Amino acid sequence: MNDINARIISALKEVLKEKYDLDAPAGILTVEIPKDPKMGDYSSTCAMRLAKTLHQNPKMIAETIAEGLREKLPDAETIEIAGPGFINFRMKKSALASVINTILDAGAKYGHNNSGEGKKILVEWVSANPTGELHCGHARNAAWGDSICRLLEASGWDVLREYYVNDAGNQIVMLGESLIARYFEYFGKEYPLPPDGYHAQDVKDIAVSIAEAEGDRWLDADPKERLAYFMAEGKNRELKKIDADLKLYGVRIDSWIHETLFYENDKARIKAVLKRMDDLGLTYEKDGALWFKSTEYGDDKDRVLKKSDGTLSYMTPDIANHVYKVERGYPLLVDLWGADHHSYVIRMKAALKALGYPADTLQVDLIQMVRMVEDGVEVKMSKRTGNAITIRELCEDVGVDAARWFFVSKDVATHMDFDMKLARTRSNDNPVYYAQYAYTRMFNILHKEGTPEFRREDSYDLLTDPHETEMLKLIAEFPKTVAESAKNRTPNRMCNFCQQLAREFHSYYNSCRVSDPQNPELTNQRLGLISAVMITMKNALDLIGVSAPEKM
RNA sequence: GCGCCCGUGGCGCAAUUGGAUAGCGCAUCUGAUUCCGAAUCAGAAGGUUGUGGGUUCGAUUCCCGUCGGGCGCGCCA
Repeated sequence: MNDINARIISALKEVLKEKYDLDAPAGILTVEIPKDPKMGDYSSTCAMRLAKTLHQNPKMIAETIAEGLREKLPDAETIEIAGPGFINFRMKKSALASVINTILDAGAKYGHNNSGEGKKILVEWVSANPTGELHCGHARNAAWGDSICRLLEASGWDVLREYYVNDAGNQIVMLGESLIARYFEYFGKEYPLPPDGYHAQDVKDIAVSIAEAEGDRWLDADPKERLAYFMAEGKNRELKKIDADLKLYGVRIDSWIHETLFYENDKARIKAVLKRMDDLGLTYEKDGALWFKSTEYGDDKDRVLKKSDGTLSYMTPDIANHVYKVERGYPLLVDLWGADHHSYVIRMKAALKALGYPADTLQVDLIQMVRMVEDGVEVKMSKRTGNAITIRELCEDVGVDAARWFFVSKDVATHMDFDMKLARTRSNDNPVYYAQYAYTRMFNILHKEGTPEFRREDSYDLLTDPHETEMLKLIAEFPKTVAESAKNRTPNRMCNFCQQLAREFHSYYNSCRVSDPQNPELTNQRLGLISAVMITMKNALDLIGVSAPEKM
């Protein structure tokens, strides 16, 4: 065990057992870095938290604990009581610096932790309809979800990254019809383009590409066959583009689940779910439609499962979709939806609850709207195409790193203005480059001509500068920060971490010289520190899909 | 009308999930490069956390009311 946090906590545990014969429940024994370094390197609030359980003054508890700790924690230089019952620790410098070798050993895996304990979790996000290109509204969802997956994976969860393809509804028929119209147009023939069809350029492009590949053989084909062909071909080509754009954006999807899957074999999966609901007495018929008694599970009105015309409402195959996730062995489900779907959350949770799944099986994070802004005014359309700005255009314009950083750095629960101009600027106005520049600077130090090769040491006892202490504490916190960001699904905390680490480093850089020929021992230890900070920074940036450049 | 989300210096965001004197960036002002890249740093100024109550050792965080902004209230998807 080489983690200071863990060592303090296990010492606290021992002392509580010894002095109070108490097995402290989880969540009570926590160690934090106080805001003000004057208070100490680390701090625990456990005495105050235990005051009620032990029926004692928190200050007295703190005294008793501190007394016991002085023998059990040789890494601590001083242990003091402050305020209403804080226990403050100042650690020996060599103890703080021991994290350097931990990081050098872990390398790209530093920060990884097992807080997820191998549990299975299925994250469904993006899930845009395959009827057009991904636009910047999807970009916030895509970046956030991908970062959540990265955090969960780094925290020992068994994650399945899934995209639900809505390919069974009327919109795919419209896509097919729109493509046929453009296909006819290509050959100079007439075919009505439906008013609520898809008029965007990319639909035209697909039609032209089909025409070039297939020739005019579909002009006189059987209309039913033709529509089926154009629907399938259109969907596949749109999905290929979506996949390519997501890859460009650094987003990986492992599993594409098509809505039509649930219609296969005469709707076998949907019928099974409807039967289950019927058997549980959750449905009734009214006005020729089949209803789900969702009000009994917290909804404000009952919902239609099967419309009076015999077709299914959107929700019905989606219930089958969620059931299928659990059936594949994923007891925990996360969905990322646009905030305009918030009423749908209650509905889907009600359905799963009614089917007998635990209440917290499904967790939905709602993503608030994004407005693209330039010079203070909203930009609705791309200047180039006249359509909504696509994710691809965004990547080409501001860059993947800036786009992802901007979307991930802000909590999705709040409305966001994406400042195109700011994201584009390569200057100190732009927070992405602040963190990346710190990495580049560190790389330069290590690879500068004349910098000696770093030799690993057993102890780094010369790193006593306050800046060095702060950086050591910060990088030692990294695995804990990753675990908490994963648990709470708050990748924006990774941005804060990067920024904080960059700030500490830049400050250090300006006040201490790393490479000093007059002092080879100190130089070597500082090179060790820089190597460790670099690894941490790179790993942190990677968790939000931002690159760590060696040159800028 | 009902429901959900948000409200933190001029602007954009944090706050270790209920902890100590509420932090950071931009903008403003004053300084720092013969020295590892100035896409940098040091310092100053800027706050009754929308507002009124409540819960307790302690509230930006939890509860109730209220004001302001956004979204949603289909046999659409």
